[in-house]
Amino acid sequence: MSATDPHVPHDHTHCVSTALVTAEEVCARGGARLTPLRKRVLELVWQSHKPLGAYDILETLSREDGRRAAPPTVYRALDFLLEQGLVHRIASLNAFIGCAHPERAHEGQFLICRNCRIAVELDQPLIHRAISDSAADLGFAVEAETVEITGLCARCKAAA
Amino acid sequence: MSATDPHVPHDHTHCVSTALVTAEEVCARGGARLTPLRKRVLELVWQSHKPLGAYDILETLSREDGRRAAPPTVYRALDFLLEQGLVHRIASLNAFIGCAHPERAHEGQFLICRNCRIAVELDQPLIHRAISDSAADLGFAVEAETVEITGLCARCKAAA
DNA sequence: AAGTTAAGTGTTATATGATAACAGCTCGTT
DNA sequence: AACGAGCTGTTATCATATAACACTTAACTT
Repeated sequence: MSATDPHVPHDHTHCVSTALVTAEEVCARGGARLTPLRKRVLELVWQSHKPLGAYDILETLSREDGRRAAPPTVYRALDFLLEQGLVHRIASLNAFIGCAHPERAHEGQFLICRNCRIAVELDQPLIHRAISDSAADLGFAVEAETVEITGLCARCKAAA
Repeated sequence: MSATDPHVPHDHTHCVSTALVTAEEVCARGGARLTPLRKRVLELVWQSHKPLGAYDILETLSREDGRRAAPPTVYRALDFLLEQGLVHRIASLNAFIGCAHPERAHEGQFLICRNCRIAVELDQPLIHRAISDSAADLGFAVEAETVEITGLCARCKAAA
Protein backbone atom coordinates (compact mmCIF):
# COMPACT_ATOMS: atom_id res chain seq x y z
CA MET A 1 0.00 0.00 0.00
CA SER A 2 1.18 3.54 -0.66
CA ALA A 3 0.46 6.62 1.37
CA THR A 4 -1.34 9.19 -0.73
CA ASP A 5 0.24 12.63 -0.79
CA PRO A 6 -2.64 15.00 -0.05
CA HIS A 7 -0.92 17.77 -1.99
CA VAL A 8 -1.15 15.87 -5.23
CA PRO A 9 -4.56 16.00 -6.93
CA HIS A 10 -6.29 12.70 -6.25
CA ASP A 11 -9.65 11.00 -6.09
CA HIS A 12 -10.62 12.48 -2.79
CA THR A 13 -13.96 10.70 -2.61
CA HIS A 14 -11.84 7.61 -2.12
CA CYS A 15 -10.18 9.12 0.96
CA VAL A 16 -13.58 9.96 2.38
CA SER A 17 -15.24 6.62 1.71
CA THR A 18 -12.26 4.73 3.06
CA ALA A 19 -12.29 6.87 6.18
CA LEU A 20 -15.99 6.23 6.73
CA VAL A 21 -15.67 2.51 6.28
CA THR A 22 -12.74 2.39 8.66
CA ALA A 23 -14.69 4.48 11.14
CA GLU A 24 -17.56 2.02 11.04
CA GLU A 25 -15.14 -0.80 11.76
CA VAL A 26 -13.39 1.03 14.59
CA CYS A 27 -16.68 1.90 16.25
CA ALA A 28 -18.15 -1.54 15.79
CA ARG A 29 -15.08 -3.10 17.34
CA GLY A 30 -15.21 -0.72 20.29
CA GLY A 31 -18.95 -0.89 20.81
CA ALA A 32 -19.30 2.80 20.04
CA ARG A 33 -22.20 4.26 18.10
CA LEU A 34 -21.37 6.11 14.91
CA THR A 35 -24.68 7.95 14.67
CA PRO A 36 -25.75 9.85 11.54
CA LEU A 37 -24.70 13.15 13.10
CA ARG A 38 -21.28 11.87 14.10
CA LYS A 39 -20.83 10.28 10.72
CA ARG A 40 -21.80 13.49 8.99
CA VAL A 41 -19.35 15.52 11.07
CA LEU A 42 -16.59 13.03 10.29
CA GLU A 43 -17.46 13.32 6.61
CA LEU A 44 -17.23 17.09 6.80
CA VAL A 45 -13.89 16.95 8.57
CA TRP A 46 -12.73 14.74 5.74
CA GLN A 47 -14.04 17.05 3.03
CA SER A 48 -10.46 18.13 2.44
CA HIS A 49 -7.01 17.58 3.84
CA LYS A 50 -7.14 20.99 5.46
CA PRO A 51 -7.88 21.25 9.16
CA LEU A 52 -11.40 22.54 9.66
CA GLY A 53 -12.71 24.73 12.46
CA ALA A 54 -15.65 23.64 14.59
CA TYR A 55 -17.62 26.69 13.47
CA ASP A 56 -17.00 25.88 9.81
CA ILE A 57 -18.57 22.49 10.42
CA LEU A 58 -21.37 24.15 12.32
CA GLU A 59 -22.09 26.48 9.43
CA THR A 60 -22.30 23.70 6.87
CA LEU A 61 -24.46 21.65 9.17
CA SER A 62 -26.82 24.57 9.74
CA ARG A 63 -27.07 25.33 6.05
CA GLU A 64 -27.97 21.80 5.05
CA ASP A 65 -30.37 21.23 7.93
CA GLY A 66 -32.27 24.45 7.46
CA ARG A 67 -32.50 24.92 11.19
CA ARG A 68 -29.61 26.44 13.01
CA ALA A 69 -27.30 23.99 14.78
CA ALA A 70 -25.65 25.10 18.00
CA PRO A 71 -21.98 24.73 18.98
CA PRO A 72 -22.42 21.88 21.49
CA THR A 73 -23.86 19.73 18.74
CA VAL A 74 -20.62 19.92 16.82
CA TYR A 75 -18.28 19.85 19.79
CA ARG A 76 -19.91 16.75 21.20
CA ALA A 77 -19.58 14.95 17.90
CA LEU A 78 -15.95 16.05 17.66
CA ASP A 79 -15.26 14.91 21.22
CA PHE A 80 -16.64 11.51 20.35
CA LEU A 81 -14.53 11.30 17.19
CA LEU A 82 -11.44 12.38 19.13
CA GLU A 83 -12.05 9.69 21.73
CA GLN A 84 -12.36 7.09 19.02
CA GLY A 85 -9.16 8.34 17.42
CA LEU A 86 -11.01 9.17 14.21
CA VAL A 87 -9.94 12.80 14.15
CA HIS A 88 -7.08 14.83 15.56
CA ARG A 89 -7.20 18.32 16.96
CA ILE A 90 -4.57 20.77 15.73
CA ALA A 91 -3.93 22.97 18.75
CA SER A 92 -2.01 25.65 16.87
CA LEU A 93 -4.96 26.17 14.51
CA ASN A 94 -7.91 25.40 16.78
CA ALA A 95 -9.01 23.04 14.07
CA PHE A 96 -9.72 19.39 13.38
CA ILE A 97 -8.57 16.92 10.77
CA GLY A 98 -9.44 13.35 9.93
CA CYS A 99 -7.05 10.73 11.17
CA ALA A 100 -5.43 8.66 8.47
CA HIS A 101 -4.75 5.65 10.67
CA PRO A 102 -7.38 5.31 13.38
CA GLU A 103 -6.88 1.56 13.71
CA ARG A 104 -4.13 1.93 16.25
CA ALA A 105 -4.02 4.58 18.96
CA HIS A 106 -1.35 7.19 18.36
CA GLU A 107 -0.41 10.81 18.68
CA GLY A 108 -0.47 12.86 15.54
CA GLN A 109 2.54 14.64 14.12
CA PHE A 110 1.66 17.21 11.50
CA LEU A 111 3.28 19.18 8.72
CA ILE A 112 1.02 22.16 8.10
CA CYS A 113 1.48 24.36 5.03
CA ARG A 114 0.76 27.98 5.84
CA ASN A 115 -0.06 28.68 2.20
CA CYS A 116 -2.35 25.88 0.99
CA ARG A 117 -3.34 24.97 4.58
CA ILE A 118 -3.00 21.26 3.88
CA ALA A 119 -1.87 19.22 6.86
CA VAL A 120 -0.03 15.94 6.42
CA GLU A 121 0.03 13.47 9.25
CA LEU A 122 3.35 11.88 10.00
CA ASP A 123 4.07 8.89 12.16
CA GLN A 124 7.79 9.12 12.65
CA PRO A 125 9.19 6.75 15.23
CA LEU A 126 12.35 8.86 15.41
CA ILE A 127 10.44 11.92 16.53
CA HIS A 128 8.42 9.90 18.98
CA ARG A 129 11.55 8.21 20.27
CA ALA A 130 13.46 11.45 20.69
CA ILE A 131 10.58 12.85 22.72
CA SER A 132 10.15 9.73 24.84
CA ASP A 133 13.85 9.58 25.60
CA SER A 134 14.06 13.23 26.61
CA ALA A 135 11.03 12.87 28.84
CA ALA A 136 12.35 9.68 30.40
CA ASP A 137 15.63 11.38 31.23
CA LEU A 138 13.71 13.82 33.37
CA GLY A 139 11.40 11.24 34.88
CA PHE A 140 8.49 12.76 33.03
CA ALA A 141 5.56 10.45 32.22
CA VAL A 142 4.26 11.34 28.77
CA GLU A 143 0.51 11.26 28.28
CA ALA A 144 -0.01 13.34 25.15
CA GLU A 145 2.23 14.70 22.43
CA THR A 146 1.55 17.75 20.32
CA VAL A 147 3.89 18.01 17.34
CA GLU A 148 2.81 20.59 14.78
CA ILE A 149 5.25 21.83 12.20
CA THR A 150 4.30 24.89 10.20
CA GLY A 151 5.96 25.97 6.98
CA LEU A 152 5.70 25.59 3.23
CA CYS A 153 4.92 22.31 1.54
CA ALA A 154 6.99 21.25 -1.47
CA ARG A 155 4.35 22.34 -3.97
CA CYS A 156 3.82 25.78 -2.50
CA LYS A 157 7.54 26.26 -2.11
CA ALA A 158 8.06 25.41 -5.78
CA ALA A 159 5.25 27.72 -6.84
CA ALA A 160 6.75 30.63 -4.91
CA MET B 1 26.39 26.88 34.84
CA SER B 2 23.59 24.50 35.70
CA ALA B 3 20.06 24.48 34.42
CA THR B 4 17.65 24.98 37.30
CA ASP B 5 14.86 22.45 37.58
CA PRO B 6 11.73 24.53 37.98
CA HIS B 7 10.05 21.76 39.94
CA VAL B 8 12.57 21.99 42.76
CA PRO B 9 11.99 24.89 45.18
CA HIS B 10 14.46 27.60 44.33
CA ASP B 11 15.16 31.30 44.64
CA HIS B 12 12.72 32.32 41.98
CA THR B 13 13.50 36.04 42.28
CA HIS B 14 16.80 35.07 40.73
CA CYS B 15 15.07 33.57 37.69
CA VAL B 16 13.06 36.76 37.27
CA SER B 17 15.90 39.20 37.69
CA THR B 18 18.11 37.20 35.33
CA ALA B 19 15.32 37.12 32.77
CA LEU B 20 14.84 40.88 32.98
CA VAL B 21 18.53 41.63 32.64
CA THR B 22 18.80 39.31 29.67
CA ALA B 23 15.73 40.93 28.15
CA GLU B 24 17.33 44.36 28.44
CA GLU B 25 20.40 43.05 26.65
CA VAL B 26 18.45 41.33 23.91
CA CYS B 27 16.38 44.43 23.24
CA ALA B 28 19.35 46.78 23.36
CA ARG B 29 21.19 44.61 20.88
CA GLY B 30 18.23 44.52 18.52
CA GLY B 31 17.30 48.16 18.85
CA ALA B 32 13.95 47.26 20.38
CA ARG B 33 12.30 49.20 23.17
CA LEU B 34 11.58 47.33 26.37
CA THR B 35 9.07 49.86 27.71
CA PRO B 36 7.80 49.76 31.31
CA LEU B 37 4.60 48.05 30.21
CA ARG B 38 6.41 45.38 28.23
CA LYS B 39 8.86 44.86 31.04
CA ARG B 40 6.04 44.52 33.54
CA VAL B 41 4.25 41.96 31.36
CA LEU B 42 7.47 39.99 30.99
CA GLU B 43 7.88 40.09 34.77
CA LEU B 44 4.36 38.77 35.25
CA VAL B 45 4.92 35.98 32.75
CA TRP B 46 7.98 35.07 34.77
CA GLN B 47 6.15 35.14 38.10
CA SER B 48 6.21 31.37 38.02
CA HIS B 49 7.24 28.52 35.78
CA LYS B 50 3.63 27.88 34.91
CA PRO B 51 2.29 29.13 31.60
CA LEU B 52 0.06 32.15 32.18
CA GLY B 53 -3.02 33.18 30.24
CA ALA B 54 -3.29 36.63 28.70
CA TYR B 55 -6.36 37.35 30.79
CA ASP B 56 -4.53 36.41 33.99
CA ILE B 57 -1.92 39.00 33.14
CA LEU B 58 -4.65 41.45 32.29
CA GLU B 59 -6.30 40.94 35.65
CA THR B 60 -3.11 41.54 37.62
CA LEU B 61 -2.30 44.57 35.53
CA SER B 62 -5.77 46.00 36.09
CA ARG B 63 -5.63 45.40 39.82
CA GLU B 64 -2.31 47.14 40.31
CA ASP B 65 -3.10 50.04 38.02
CA GLY B 66 -6.49 50.79 39.50
CA ARG B 67 -7.89 51.45 36.05
CA ARG B 68 -8.78 48.34 34.15
CA ALA B 69 -6.55 47.48 31.25
CA ALA B 70 -8.03 46.15 28.01
CA PRO B 71 -7.02 42.97 26.16
CA PRO B 72 -5.09 44.68 23.34
CA THR B 73 -2.75 46.20 25.88
CA VAL B 74 -1.61 42.80 27.01
CA TYR B 75 -1.69 41.12 23.62
CA ARG B 76 0.45 43.82 22.06
CA ALA B 77 3.02 43.49 24.79
CA LEU B 78 2.98 39.73 24.39
CA ASP B 79 3.34 40.02 20.62
CA PHE B 80 6.39 42.18 21.13
CA LEU B 81 7.90 39.75 23.62
CA LEU B 82 7.21 36.84 21.27
CA GLU B 83 8.92 38.67 18.41
CA GLN B 84 11.96 39.29 20.57
CA GLY B 85 11.99 35.65 21.59
CA LEU B 86 11.53 36.58 25.25
CA VAL B 87 8.44 34.48 25.74
CA HIS B 88 6.91 31.43 24.10
CA ARG B 89 3.30 30.72 23.44
CA ILE B 90 1.98 27.31 24.45
CA ALA B 91 -0.66 26.57 21.83
CA SER B 92 -2.20 23.64 23.66
CA LEU B 93 -2.88 25.84 26.71
CA ASN B 94 -3.48 29.21 25.11
CA ALA B 95 -0.88 30.51 27.52
CA PHE B 96 2.52 32.14 27.65
CA ILE B 97 5.77 31.37 29.41
CA GLY B 98 9.10 33.12 29.77
CA CYS B 99 11.85 31.90 27.51
CA ALA B 100 14.85 30.53 29.33
CA HIS B 101 17.31 31.18 26.50
CA PRO B 102 16.30 34.21 24.46
CA GLU B 103 19.86 34.92 23.35
CA ARG B 104 19.60 32.66 20.37
CA ALA B 105 16.50 32.22 18.24
CA HIS B 106 14.89 28.83 18.67
CA GLU B 107 11.67 26.94 18.85
CA GLY B 108 10.49 25.84 22.22
CA GLN B 109 9.94 22.23 23.18
CA PHE B 110 7.94 21.82 26.37
CA LEU B 111 7.18 19.22 28.97
CA ILE B 112 3.99 20.32 30.67
CA CYS B 113 2.79 18.70 33.89
CA ARG B 114 -0.98 18.40 33.94
CA ASN B 115 -0.96 18.33 37.73
CA CYS B 116 1.37 21.12 38.92
CA ARG B 117 1.10 22.95 35.59
CA ILE B 118 4.82 23.65 35.47
CA ALA B 119 6.29 23.72 31.98
CA VAL B 120 9.94 22.91 31.37
CA GLU B 121 11.57 24.10 28.21
CA LEU B 122 13.73 21.60 26.40
CA ASP B 123 16.19 22.21 23.66
CA GLN B 124 16.82 18.75 22.35
CA PRO B 125 18.78 18.60 19.13
CA LEU B 126 17.57 15.03 18.58
CA ILE B 127 13.94 16.09 18.53
CA HIS B 128 14.72 19.04 16.30
CA ARG B 129 16.80 16.85 14.02
CA ALA B 130 14.15 14.16 13.73
CA ILE B 131 11.62 16.80 12.76
CA SER B 132 13.93 18.53 10.28
CA ASP B 133 14.83 15.26 8.62
CA SER B 134 11.23 14.15 8.25
CA ALA B 135 10.26 17.49 6.81
CA ALA B 136 13.22 17.51 4.44
CA ASP B 137 12.27 14.07 3.14
CA LEU B 138 8.97 15.53 2.00
CA GLY B 139 10.44 18.75 0.68
CA PHE B 140 8.70 20.67 3.41
CA ALA B 141 10.31 23.96 4.49
CA VAL B 142 9.96 24.27 8.24
CA GLU B 143 9.18 27.71 9.62
CA ALA B 144 7.85 27.00 13.08
CA GLU B 145 7.80 23.99 15.37
CA THR B 146 5.28 23.33 18.09
CA VAL B 147 6.34 20.54 20.41
CA GLU B 148 4.28 20.30 23.57
CA ILE B 149 4.36 17.18 25.68
CA THR B 150 1.74 16.81 28.38
CA GLY B 151 1.95 14.35 31.24
CA LEU B 152 3.15 14.06 34.82
CA CYS B 153 6.45 15.48 36.01
CA ALA B 154 8.70 13.35 38.20
CA ARG B 155 7.61 15.06 41.41
CA CYS B 156 3.90 14.76 40.77
CA LYS B 157 4.31 11.19 39.61
CA ALA B 158 6.16 10.34 42.82
CA ALA B 159 3.52 12.08 44.93
CA ALA B 160 0.72 10.15 43.27
C1' DA C 1 13.92 74.52 20.73
C1' DA C 2 9.88 73.74 17.78
C1' DG C 3 7.90 70.85 14.32
C1' DT C 4 7.29 66.33 12.46
C1' DT C 5 6.65 61.56 12.44
C1' DA C 6 6.65 56.86 13.89
C1' DA C 7 5.97 53.90 17.62
C1' DG C 8 3.45 52.88 21.59
C1' DT C 9 -0.76 52.85 24.38
C1' DG C 10 -5.85 53.59 25.57
C1' DT C 11 -10.55 52.43 24.50
C1' DT C 12 -14.62 50.52 22.47
C1' DA C 13 -16.53 47.07 20.06
C1' DT C 14 -16.58 42.66 18.15
C1' DA C 15 -14.82 38.29 16.27
C1' DT C 16 -13.74 33.50 17.27
C1' DG C 17 -13.52 29.24 19.94
C1' DA C 18 -15.48 26.38 23.62
C1' DT C 19 -18.48 24.78 27.53
C1' DA C 20 -22.29 24.62 31.27
C1' DA C 21 -26.82 23.41 32.29
C1' DC C 22 -31.00 21.58 31.41
C1' DA C 23 -34.82 19.86 28.44
C1' DG C 24 -36.47 16.42 25.32
C1' DC C 25 -36.10 12.56 22.25
C1' DT C 26 -34.98 7.58 20.85
C1' DC C 27 -34.42 3.07 21.34
C1' DG C 28 -33.43 -1.29 23.50
C1' DT C 29 -34.85 -3.78 27.73
C1' DT C 30 -38.10 -5.34 30.84
C1' DA D 1 -46.48 0.26 28.48
C1' DA D 2 -42.61 1.85 31.72
C1' DC D 3 -37.98 2.55 32.34
C1' DG D 4 -33.27 4.15 31.75
C1' DA D 5 -29.12 5.28 29.16
C1' DG D 6 -27.25 7.63 25.65
C1' DC D 7 -27.74 11.11 22.21
C1' DT D 8 -29.31 15.59 20.58
C1' DG D 9 -31.51 20.33 20.95
C1' DT D 10 -31.41 24.83 23.01
C1' DT D 11 -30.16 28.81 25.65
C1' DA D 12 -26.87 31.18 27.88
C1' DT D 13 -22.35 32.20 28.95
C1' DC D 14 -17.42 31.92 29.34
C1' DA D 15 -12.70 32.32 27.32
C1' DT D 16 -9.44 33.84 23.94
C1' DA D 17 -8.08 37.16 20.51
C1' DT D 18 -8.31 41.05 17.17
C1' DA D 19 -10.08 45.31 14.45
C1' DA D 20 -10.42 50.08 14.31
C1' DC D 21 -9.59 54.45 15.74
C1' DA D 22 -8.08 58.10 19.06
C1' DC D 23 -4.52 59.91 21.77
C1' DT D 24 0.19 60.26 23.74
C1' DT D 25 5.01 60.02 23.87
C1' DA D 26 9.63 59.42 22.27
C1' DA D 27 12.95 60.15 18.65
C1' DC D 28 14.39 62.52 14.69
C1' DT D 29 14.84 66.67 11.74
C1' DT D 30 15.74 71.15 10.87
